[in-house]
Amino acid sequence: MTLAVTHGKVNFKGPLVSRRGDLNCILKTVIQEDAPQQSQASNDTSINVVLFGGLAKDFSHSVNQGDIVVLSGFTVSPSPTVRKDKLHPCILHLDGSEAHIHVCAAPAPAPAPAVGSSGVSATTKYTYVPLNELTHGSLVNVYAVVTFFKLPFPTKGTDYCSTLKLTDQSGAKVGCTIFCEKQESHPKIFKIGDVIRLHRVKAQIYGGSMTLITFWGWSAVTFDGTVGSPVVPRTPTKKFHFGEEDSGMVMALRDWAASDSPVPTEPTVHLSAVVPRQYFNLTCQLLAKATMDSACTLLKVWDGTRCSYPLLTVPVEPGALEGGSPAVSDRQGLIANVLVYDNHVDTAQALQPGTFLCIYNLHAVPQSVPGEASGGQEALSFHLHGGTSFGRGLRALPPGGPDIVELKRALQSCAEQMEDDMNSSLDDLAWFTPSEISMRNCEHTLQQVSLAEVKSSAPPQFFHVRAQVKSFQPQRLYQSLKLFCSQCKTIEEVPDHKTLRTRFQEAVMDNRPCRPAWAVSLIADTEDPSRKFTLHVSSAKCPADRDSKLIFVQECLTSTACCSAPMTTGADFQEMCHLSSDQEYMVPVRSSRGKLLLLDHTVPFLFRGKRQFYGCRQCSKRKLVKPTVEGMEVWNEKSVSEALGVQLMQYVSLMKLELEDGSDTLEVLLWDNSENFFHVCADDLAHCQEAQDRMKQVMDMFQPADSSTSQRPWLDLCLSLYSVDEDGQSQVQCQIVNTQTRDIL
DNA sequence: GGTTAGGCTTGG
Repeated sequence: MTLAVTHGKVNFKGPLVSRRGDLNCILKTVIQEDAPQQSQASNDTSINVVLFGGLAKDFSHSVNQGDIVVLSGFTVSPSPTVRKDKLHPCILHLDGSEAHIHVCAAPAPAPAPAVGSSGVSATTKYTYVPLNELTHGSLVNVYAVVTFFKLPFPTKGTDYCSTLKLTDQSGAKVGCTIFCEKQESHPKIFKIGDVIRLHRVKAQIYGGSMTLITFWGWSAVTFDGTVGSPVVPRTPTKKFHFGEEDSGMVMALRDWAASDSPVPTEPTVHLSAVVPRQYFNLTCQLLAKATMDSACTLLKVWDGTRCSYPLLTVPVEPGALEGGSPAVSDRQGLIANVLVYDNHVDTAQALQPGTFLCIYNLHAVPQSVPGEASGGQEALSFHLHGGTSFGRGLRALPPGGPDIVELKRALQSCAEQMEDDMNSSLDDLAWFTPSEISMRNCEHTLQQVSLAEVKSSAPPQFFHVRAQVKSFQPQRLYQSLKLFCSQCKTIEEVPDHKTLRTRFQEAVMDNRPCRPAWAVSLIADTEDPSRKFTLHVSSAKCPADRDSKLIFVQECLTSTACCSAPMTTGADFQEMCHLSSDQEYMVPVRSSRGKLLLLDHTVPFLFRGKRQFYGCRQCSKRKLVKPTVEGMEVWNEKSVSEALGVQLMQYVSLMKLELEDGSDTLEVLLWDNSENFFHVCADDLAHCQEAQDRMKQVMDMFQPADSSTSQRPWLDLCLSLYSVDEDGQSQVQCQIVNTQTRDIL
């Protein structure tokens, strides 16, 4: 565990123990929580701290008992001496480039010294030893290129072990053994040529050759070895120091490895280039998996290229396949059946369809096709044999790496090609690219986490997850459409047509003819001879858009009708829809005491063609004023509403999705990011069938009819966890952000 | 205050 920072008073300062040079220094100290208000100092407030290397030396020279120190970048582990010294049950280790100690002078009653002026800052400086200068028994820091690696495998002891072979500009080659209890804390090496930085590892001779082995307090960071790719440290710790000198080291090693080094270059072997009996590494996407027996799991994978040899078909029990039914595509040489054996089965089982992965030391095995005469054509099957020799194994690759970017491109163009070739339906494509259905478009370089991790995290934070849609609300998608006032943040339902008809009738009661001075008023006939409209055409014209008119529509009954029915009505909702065209903006109005009024804001205040616009009840002016067009560039719903003193409400789409990923379920909103996500303008959703259809198609894709969980596609999502105040209470909410569905519809 | 492993294939 890494904590950010703590501070305390130095209670005890042990001697500097030095064996061979600075890197071997150790110093033990005890610090006590610096809390004067605490009357009874309990033993829990004192903690053992062990410093290593240059930091121990600096501490020894510049710190005295009683000093206040601020510690950061330390690791915490159980204290082995807790029974003996009855101090805090944990011990802090300060080692590595992220470890810092800021030393203040002993607390003085006088004004506190300004931080930085009287404070002594002690920071570790790392020196890196070339691999040809290692001496037996020394503790060293090294930078090197990986020329061989085995993924972490369990030992007979307590740890996982990974075995590496390293080299650097000195030309020396040294083996390296990493022991670490947690698999995920091992250095993240994805391919030969990756660069590794190791701190505090021990050099020792074994079998006549120099080797490196992890030592207490060791740490490792790795980098992609591709020349020119961004220098991004891969580390299990979130908080991490990384300076310019590190970039320099990485780039120098990359350049050297790319030019005149003995580092074997292993270009990615695509399925199309595989030959029988070859061992190779395959970077691919998992499409489906099936358990064959307790020692064998079948993985169906593809890398977007077509194998030039016939591929062996592996029969699978019906229902045993998780992740889709790729029967058609098997015949096209696109999908490799990989049989994963023994110690690799657990890893394979844990992979989700859609995952990008690398299979190391995969064996292309030619087999005669059952049922065909001997001498007949052979077909290739792929075996990941048991054991770890030659680095055999498989691992999921994080999204965003250069290899994955290339792979995704290949998969996409392959899917497009297939669409052309076979006229395949959307269903086929949706199946082929299960994780390509959504794409993040954020700049974050976050590691993917599980939903359980998101759920247990504190806002505000962003996360990247892979998840399936378990359920969503509302089921009737048009109900997701809402009206939103950006000023007062009110959200309202969009009324249906029946409600609107009633509201129109109610809103225009007690309507009297009137002729405002700022408009030209005309009487227009309707199909019903007893009904006429008064159209008040505003003389105000938009200077830049002279053809568009703003028309106020007021319905009046004819004089005959007036006699029999003294009450008149305003514009009817259906007639408004009928009257409005794409050219004019129409505003339904009524009059009272000789003045024109807008209807109340429970109905649209503005019509244009099929589009209707609402005003916010709270934020709009109640009186209809003479429209002002000063400074107006163009008539649109925004400028018209401004001219009328109406606060325009936006159409927005609000959905609630329940996500699942095997670790947990999580309810998320699709709201701010909705238009980006569906590639649909919320405004269009209100009146355009095409837009509604598109949204439905996307949701159907997430949850195909009668689909089981395993058939649903996986989505790459960027989530924002944040808190909102509701009724004075803080609530945590989660939204899908920066994510769009691929345009495959 | 340090066991484990210490690359080196092949079957199913």
